[in-house]
Amino acid sequence: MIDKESGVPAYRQVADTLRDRVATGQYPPGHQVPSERDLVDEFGVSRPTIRQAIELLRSDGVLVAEHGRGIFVRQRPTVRRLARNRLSRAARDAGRGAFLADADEGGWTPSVSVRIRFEPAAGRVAELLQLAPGAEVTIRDRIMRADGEPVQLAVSHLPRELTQGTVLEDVDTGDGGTYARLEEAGHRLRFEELVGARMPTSEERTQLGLTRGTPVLTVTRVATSSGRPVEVTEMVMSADLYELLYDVSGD
Amino acid sequence: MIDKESGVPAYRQVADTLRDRVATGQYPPGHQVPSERDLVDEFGVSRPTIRQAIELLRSDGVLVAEHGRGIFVRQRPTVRRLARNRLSRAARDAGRGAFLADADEGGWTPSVSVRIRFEPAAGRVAELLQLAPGAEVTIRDRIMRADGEPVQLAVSHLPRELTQGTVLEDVDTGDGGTYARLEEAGHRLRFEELVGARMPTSEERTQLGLTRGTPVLTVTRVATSSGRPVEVTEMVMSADLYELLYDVSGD
DNA sequence: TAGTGGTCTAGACCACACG
DNA sequence: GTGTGGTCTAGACCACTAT
Repeated sequence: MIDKESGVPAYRQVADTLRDRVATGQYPPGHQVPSERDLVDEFGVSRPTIRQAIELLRSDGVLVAEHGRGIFVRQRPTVRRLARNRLSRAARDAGRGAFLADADEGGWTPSVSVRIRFEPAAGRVAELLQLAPGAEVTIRDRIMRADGEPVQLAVSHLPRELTQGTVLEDVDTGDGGTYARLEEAGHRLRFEELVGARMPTSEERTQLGLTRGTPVLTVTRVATSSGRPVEVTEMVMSADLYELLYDVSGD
Repeated sequence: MIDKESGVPAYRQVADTLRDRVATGQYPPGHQVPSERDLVDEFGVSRPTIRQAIELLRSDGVLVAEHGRGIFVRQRPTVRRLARNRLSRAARDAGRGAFLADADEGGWTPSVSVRIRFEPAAGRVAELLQLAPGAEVTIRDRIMRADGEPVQLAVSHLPRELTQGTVLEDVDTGDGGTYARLEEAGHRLRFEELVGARMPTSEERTQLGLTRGTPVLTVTRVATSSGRPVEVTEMVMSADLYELLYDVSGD
């Protein structure tokens, strides 16, 4: 099974063969791959070499290993499609945040924990908010859960000056959330979102319960009021669970 | 340096220590990490254990190894910010595709290779185009390059019925591209984009020249004309290189 | 030529899942 | 208990980069 003359490393040949079996459906999603010791026999290489091949496929998100049980072809959960244009004023006036609206549509039970803190502005957020470094910022740190499982992290930043003495420094900001309160205060909000992806930090991996080989989607949302940025939210979610839908029609 | 009693595997302790040195800036981007043999001495574990730690950090995109040279803290290239709302009719009328517009703005030289083929509709694309399986589809397969480097893959699908006898079956579709031609044919286009991320396939990794630990952003764009989908484009790009900017203001 | 990462082996023992 | 993946070792040799 392994061609020693080809110049292709043995572990790569093993990985490619297994990858192929997954791609062609010979090993369908959820299927248990032969054990490492069986693969040793099949390919005629040592166990570390087999493990190296499997490591590769795990970090590529093709296989998952379960200690004591076996190695399985990764099963993708069904994605939640998030319609980002729900941020529009019309939807907000209906009195609910985007996360809650998605929840009934998807048929899951949402819950959110919030922590509030105040810090001097720094780094990218200070830049996006166009604040002098050191200006105080109100930070709303949230973990969103679907049926109890953490699925999304979100950290919002507002200039403290805008939140002082308002419910924006409380845990519960009321119907329609932060944006509804800002509009009541006379702001006409516009939104931009900056979407990227990367591998999670080890902290994010723990918080979101991610397996090896799963990247995260990052969304940075900037709310501006007559050209002045008033809020920046940084969101992190499993790329396995989410797809973001944008209406891009223009005019 | 390694706590054998803690229950945390040695390779994890090594990885965490190195990760920390990167996070705190002790090892800044581009910095050469001590060689594997030096780390063996520093941590008092075997080389395979050191390698296991480094593997982990490579698949997380923290370190990159260069054969014969050393191991380095990954240096992120500057991201190209793509303003997706450039698809709007106004921009298209100016006579250029989004990729070319981004090019001058970013100061790089764009080039595109196109391959055209015809196939029966299948899978997700057939679904998005609402075509009966087997209906013929025109496929425009593109590789976009910036200064010669492949940076983006894009595959467009149109029902063959719409392209027969038009320039949409030619390599060059003229000023404004496919969308301009469709509008000239009487379609009023609306666009939606579905954004996700995942680890690349091994083919994509080769084509885009991606290093370990770099996910790809995927964008599926659906163009509809009075509710009927007329074109689906699937784009794949390095998440290291791109950030997508959406205006989400609604009204 | 010296130093680096890349590949591979043969074996040992541990930790977990399941019948 | 048996079988699974997880951790770790000591060493060998190869392939690449730089001097």
